[in-house]
Amino acid sequence: MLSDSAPICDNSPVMPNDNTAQSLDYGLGLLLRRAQAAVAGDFTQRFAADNIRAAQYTLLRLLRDRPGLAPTRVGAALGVRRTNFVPLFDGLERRGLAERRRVPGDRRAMALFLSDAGEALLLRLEAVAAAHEAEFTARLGSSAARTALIDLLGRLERDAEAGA
Amino acid sequence: MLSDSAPICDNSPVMPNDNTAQSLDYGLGLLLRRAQAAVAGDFTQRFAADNIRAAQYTLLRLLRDRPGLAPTRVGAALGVRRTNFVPLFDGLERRGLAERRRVPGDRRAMALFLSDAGEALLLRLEAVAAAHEAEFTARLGSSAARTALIDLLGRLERDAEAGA
DNA sequence: TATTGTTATACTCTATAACTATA
DNA sequence: TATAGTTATAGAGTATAACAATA
Repeated sequence: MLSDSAPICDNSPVMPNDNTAQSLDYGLGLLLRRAQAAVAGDFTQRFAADNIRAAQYTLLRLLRDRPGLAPTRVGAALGVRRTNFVPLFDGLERRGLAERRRVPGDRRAMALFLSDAGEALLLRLEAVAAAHEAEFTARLGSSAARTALIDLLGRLERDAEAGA
Repeated sequence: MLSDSAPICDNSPVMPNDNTAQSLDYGLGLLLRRAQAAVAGDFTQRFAADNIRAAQYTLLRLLRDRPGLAPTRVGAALGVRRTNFVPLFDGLERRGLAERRRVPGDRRAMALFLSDAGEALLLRLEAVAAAHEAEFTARLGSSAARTALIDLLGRLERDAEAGA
């Protein structure tokens, strides 16, 4: 049977903003998910006008900083499998923002590059991204808090693939 | 045209563990996404034997702590829309872990409860969750670091719905 | 008219298997 | 046999629209 001693109906406001799970410590995972959703939502909203997704923006930046990278390697840096990287990059290539080139040494391999149009767009996007980052630095309270958060988040990834 | 001055091919190891984006500061969003993926992956692995997803585990805990809540309210606490909450709860109800009850006052409303089987399962799951949390507390270095992280993550959610 | 729960549906993200052409 | 890139596809997760019953 069920817990008959429990109240039949409890629909009182769970929390000020309904974020019960946060205040009651329902684990790091849920908190991470909610925080990530908040940041990703803001990013998507700001980049909607340019029709650029978060992964594509990071991709553009990576291509400028490290031109000639292989698809598999870029995908790994973005946390995207090489199979899912294809349509992601195709979206940029179709718009003339980036392109694939063949590699002399290995006829299987490809090298990825940013186009001039991609570089121009990236310059504009970085201003939008700066505003996005500033918003969350403000929410955190200080630049030092942001640095601390970044450090802590980096630690969570350690040993991600190592067996217990 | 493209950046012809760039090297034709650069496939040198981007980073020790290919996490280029982390060390080069590609924004809070990517770091959050990667950290969330690491935590969620560990959770999924540990709960695979019991065929329980993260949202369902949180749901079970919420039902025990606040029995009789309305679906819409529970969904909000979990960050799930009421339309997507239905199949999530159905999965638990079909297995006899939770159930819906009608509410006397309002004939539209439903009240959600944990079953005895659900409570028994939850007790076992909490031990698994404790090991999961301990793993990441260890990665963070200390319990204080975990507390600091939780505080910082909570700040990111502030004003999530407020217009700029 | 608004609200609660629900269905149907679509779109994105992610994951697996298998193919090709090279090596 | 192994690797790089790709294709096709299936499964989650998440989104909107609309409906029935009730307020």
